[in-house]
Amino acid sequence: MGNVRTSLRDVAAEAGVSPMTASNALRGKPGVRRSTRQKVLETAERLNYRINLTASMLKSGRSNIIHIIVNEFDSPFYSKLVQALADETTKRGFTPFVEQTRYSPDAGKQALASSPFSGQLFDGEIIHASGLGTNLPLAKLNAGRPLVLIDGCEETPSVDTVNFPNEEGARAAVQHLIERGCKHIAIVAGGYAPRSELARTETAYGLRLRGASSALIDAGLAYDESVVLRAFDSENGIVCGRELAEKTQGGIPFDGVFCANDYSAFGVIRGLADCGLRVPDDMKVIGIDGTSFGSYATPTLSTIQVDLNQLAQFSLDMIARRIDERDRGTEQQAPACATIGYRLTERESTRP
Amino acid sequence: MGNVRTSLRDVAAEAGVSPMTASNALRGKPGVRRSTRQKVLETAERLNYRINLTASMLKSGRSNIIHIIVNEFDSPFYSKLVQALADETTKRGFTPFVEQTRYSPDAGKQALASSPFSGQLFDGEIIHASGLGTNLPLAKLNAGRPLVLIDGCEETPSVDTVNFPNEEGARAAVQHLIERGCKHIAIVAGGYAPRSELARTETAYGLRLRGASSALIDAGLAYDESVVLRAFDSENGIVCGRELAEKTQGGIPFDGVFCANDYSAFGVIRGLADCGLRVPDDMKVIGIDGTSFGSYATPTLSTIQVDLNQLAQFSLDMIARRIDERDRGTEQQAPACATIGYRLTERESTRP
DNA sequence: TTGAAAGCGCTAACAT
DNA sequence: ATGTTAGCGCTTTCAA
Repeated sequence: MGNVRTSLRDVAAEAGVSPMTASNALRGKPGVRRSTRQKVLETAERLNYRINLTASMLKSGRSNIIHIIVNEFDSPFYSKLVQALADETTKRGFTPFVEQTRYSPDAGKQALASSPFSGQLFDGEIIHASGLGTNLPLAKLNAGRPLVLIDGCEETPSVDTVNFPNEEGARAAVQHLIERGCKHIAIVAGGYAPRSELARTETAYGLRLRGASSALIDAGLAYDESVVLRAFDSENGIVCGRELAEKTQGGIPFDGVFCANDYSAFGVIRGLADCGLRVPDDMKVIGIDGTSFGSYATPTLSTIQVDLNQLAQFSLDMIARRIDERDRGTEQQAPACATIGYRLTERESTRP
Repeated sequence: MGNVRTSLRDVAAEAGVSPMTASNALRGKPGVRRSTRQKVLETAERLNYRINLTASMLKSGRSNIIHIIVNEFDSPFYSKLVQALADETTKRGFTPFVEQTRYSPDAGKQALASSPFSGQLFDGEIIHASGLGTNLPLAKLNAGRPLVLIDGCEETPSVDTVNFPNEEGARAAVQHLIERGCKHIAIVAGGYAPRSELARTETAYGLRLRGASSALIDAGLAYDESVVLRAFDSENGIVCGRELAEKTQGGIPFDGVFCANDYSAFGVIRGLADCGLRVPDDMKVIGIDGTSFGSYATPTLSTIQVDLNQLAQFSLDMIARRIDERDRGTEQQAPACATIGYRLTERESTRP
């Protein structure tokens, strides 16, 4: 029935060595004669041996699994983020374990602190989740285990962090609209906040708003409640698009929109279309993120393409460093902080 | 340093009971006095006890983890599929472990057979992956462990299977185009195959082509090499869109396109736009899948909406049944097979 | 209702 | 270079 799994002992016995030697041989540890290793590997192959990871983990305390926590799978941004992180994790010889919080306010915290897996099953965690306010004692939650926060945006990072180019990216996006001749630009983000408040923001969307508003102000354009709408996803983006169309058709003619993420930008374009406004002819639209969908949508979406591969690399570098520190018992270094690169990708939605 | 995790023994000692009683109390097993259970739970809470899953798994052979294998994260179809499966898995009290194969030809097989996790870490597996030809001895690969194949499309299922309504859905889609007045309909799928060959197909796209072609033939429309193009994703969809536009502008006027998935449909619309053809004005387009993106794209995409929640429910029902069988030592029942429901969702892309 | 003993399969530490 | 011992933390089994 093949129901009885072959264990290391079986392999060792069959190969005529001790379990320990078999273990060392299989894991490529030094101190095993070439011929012995060969023999063990062949035997394992022949017996169709598969290591029992639970036993291995229990004993060694290592799983090689990296926990990746995001808000959801089914959005253009997260699906791409997850893929980039999972690919890089795999490339480094770790196994990615992806979990979604579904935006549950404390699911991120939950995933980190209370999950029976965390800290026992996982060798490291990478988290990008809302509801993880900067006031959360993340470092404490993770009790010194390797943790990378994506886009934590803390002024003084309390844990290893990889940030998006929020402020610079948003500024570049708005500047692009201005260069394309837009004179009356709307911002779709988390709603209006005065500049004074933005001065000390520590959220991704606050920073994006800061960058966007500074670009407007530098160009002598208006930044006030009348130009800022509220949406983070396509559903609300549609509402914003309609609102903008109404304003434009009602005598307040907007000619450009900066959306603080691609996801909402798709909705805005959709909402504008609902009211008969076409992009880019009647209104130019630009987003941030560089989601895959932007390249095959109609119109294709101009965007701030953030380098998610770089993000994944940075994240795993940080994890690897912490694991290394722990392995060699080195002193823990201060939290690292990196910001990933971006480039402006001009497409149809802002064409002249 | 809080580095020493509190173990079950600590809790038991603190509560003044044996580890066994503590274990039973924590797991809600019967045969523990109310007051005892209460005391143990409180102690565990107070000591911030978290069970060590690796130990638990090693001993019990159960993990409560369901392995979900798909081709990739970053496509409109898979991101939605994964979300539906993960949500339902969570809802049932299991933990979803999602893995992507990146379309590697034998990655699916690999994931099932050779991964050190499979069959030891996982209590069940749900797989939707290409490269899993129907000729693979799946049942054998999984050695009697709970496995559900998504859209396996085997005539006689060798393992528990949940199929998409491939043939019926495709037929309904093409019929919809016909009802909307299309007279010259193109099919974007896996390329042309003669009807004789389609009679005994066991692939999802073969079935979709069969459904689509039969709808054409029933309506007295052409089904031959000239109307079938090849694309499964947006990239190739764009190429198809351009090709269709060229043909149409060159004297072979198509007026409708059925795409065998939404993903390629987005590309087709994009490719048509590249050549100045607009949807639905110049050409009507319909897809299959009901991806989220279809509802906020411009134009919104008419599609065959498949019920992914139902798919997830069926899948987990099947897993649960197998786990149950194993637990009670019941005889294994024959492979189950279900087909999920669908409905036609008409949107802009096929509007008159 | 509770507890004692045994061991899941592996690997770190320590012999040889 | 190889082997022996011990034990990771839990749960199954069986005894009290």
